[in-house]
Amino acid sequence: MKNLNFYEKVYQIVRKIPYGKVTTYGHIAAHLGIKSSSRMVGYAMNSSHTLADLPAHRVVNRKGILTGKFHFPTPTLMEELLENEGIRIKNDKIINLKDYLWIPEND
DNA sequence: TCTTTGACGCTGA
DNA sequence: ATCAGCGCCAAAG
Repeated sequence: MKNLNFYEKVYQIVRKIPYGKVTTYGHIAAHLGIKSSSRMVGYAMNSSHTLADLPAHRVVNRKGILTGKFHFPTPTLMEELLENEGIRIKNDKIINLKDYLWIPEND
């Protein structure tokens, strides 16, 4: 977990997000030791569109807003996927984010 | 090689 | 509580 590229690190963590849970760019960034550069996490996600097994819909910003919804095939797909996992969405925002929030951990 | 661009987050007003 | 501004650093043009 060290020789991996920046992108790969991000992807690896995103893949670890359990079903029905979400995490934030900030938490991922913090886990990577680049807390100040949470933007890089999102930027890396942009290149992740090629990875079909990457649950990008489980990654939201600090406020729990679905900022990346417009990057999906359809703007509504993201919230649909989240709702499908039992997560309630209101105005492109996750209700009770803290309740669904999942924080990356070291295995 | 230099410049622009972001799926963000924090601080100060 | 809300709003504007700054920082952060990799990738694409």
